[in-house]
Amino acid sequence: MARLPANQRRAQLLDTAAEVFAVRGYSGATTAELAEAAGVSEPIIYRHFKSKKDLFIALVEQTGQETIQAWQAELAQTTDPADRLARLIRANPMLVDPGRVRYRVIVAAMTETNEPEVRAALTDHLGKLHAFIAGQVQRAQDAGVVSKRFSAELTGWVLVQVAIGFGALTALGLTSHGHDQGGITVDDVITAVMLGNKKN
Amino acid sequence: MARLPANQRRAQLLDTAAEVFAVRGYSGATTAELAEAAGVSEPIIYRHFKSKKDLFIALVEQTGQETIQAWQAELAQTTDPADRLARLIRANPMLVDPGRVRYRVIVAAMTETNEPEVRAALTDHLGKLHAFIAGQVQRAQDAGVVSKRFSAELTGWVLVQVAIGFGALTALGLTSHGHDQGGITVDDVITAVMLGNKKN
DNA sequence: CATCTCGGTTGGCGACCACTAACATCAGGC
DNA sequence: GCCTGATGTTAGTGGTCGCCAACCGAGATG
Repeated sequence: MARLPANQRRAQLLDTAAEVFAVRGYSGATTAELAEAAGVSEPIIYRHFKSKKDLFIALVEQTGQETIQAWQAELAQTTDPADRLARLIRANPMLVDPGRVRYRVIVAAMTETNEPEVRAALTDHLGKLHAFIAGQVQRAQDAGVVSKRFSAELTGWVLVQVAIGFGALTALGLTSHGHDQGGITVDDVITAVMLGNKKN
Repeated sequence: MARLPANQRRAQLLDTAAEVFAVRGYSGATTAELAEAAGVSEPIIYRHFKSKKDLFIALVEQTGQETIQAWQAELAQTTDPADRLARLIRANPMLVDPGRVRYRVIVAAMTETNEPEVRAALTDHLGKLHAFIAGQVQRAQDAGVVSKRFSAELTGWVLVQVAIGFGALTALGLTSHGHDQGGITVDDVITAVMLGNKKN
């Protein structure tokens, strides 16, 4: 309705599309819904993105960049490898806004679509995420605060797997899977297993 | 094409539908594809299931029963709690046929659909899976082979999360996330963390 | 004021979706 | 050998999908 310069409209479309994709999935979301969520008519979408798929891929790429940036900002606050790893786990983008909504989108798309371009965007994104995490694990291992029993590479993948699984269960609407009756969280478990010490 | 008694046709439909749903997702799969995969025409589906959703829910429920049965058969081979837990982890239905295909279906549906009946079926399924796993963890804790530091409940959820995350990454087509260059697998990591001892 | 650019809308396209009415055909009991 | 019921097919239905051609109007520029 209201007029917006192209770059702002594009950003807004990505923002509102994230909410819609998170709730309805990639193929479940219709272009009519995407337009309505942004408060514009359908052809506006096609002025900024050449297709629904194109919009989705742009969303995945933006999410990837924002996630890495958020992590880097969090880790910039300390140089202690153990603290950095603990912060990495606690700044899980599955848990903390604004990644939470975005990652439901990514988790949905991972399993749902077999369009080659979408898969390529997701594979690329997860590869970068893993590389970042594995790098921090390696650093913590070199500093001697994490056991070298398993490679940083494999440990990184397990951490990614837990995060994706957590996101998928949350997307389903399960509420009991992130903590137990004593208020201990999954993050506590992971941190303790990795660093071998108690928090709280 | 060839005539089949109703119960066999129904079983075959569930079987072939699993493959289609695994590749295309729930809303991505069309009834035409489901029919073609079974080698029959579309109306046959509606003779055995009242809707596509109904067929899908039946598939989820059957998968749940088969998974629990497969685990029980595996665990029946030993009474040692540590060995039982190790077997549970290694008989991960994400890894072992025939669960592998089925679980790609379930992982996809978890994030994709917001149809209440489908979500209810999935929530129920995952609840049963978790209860089974948490029960084995509890048993291992009582026997003293697993630390009591974290509740069996929470530990069970983390195991479910790893399994779901593993399934999602596998569904994406990633091949490098299950093991490192030394041939150590995610299962090895989980088993070692839980039981604290080395295998192989 | 005339013009032109840019961000918006209406209306509708061809394709495909889940689902169905009506009809065909085979197997077995009599 | 005919009837009957279960298993199959053909040929659609109305509805919805992603996408687009054509047009509209505000406001900056001269």
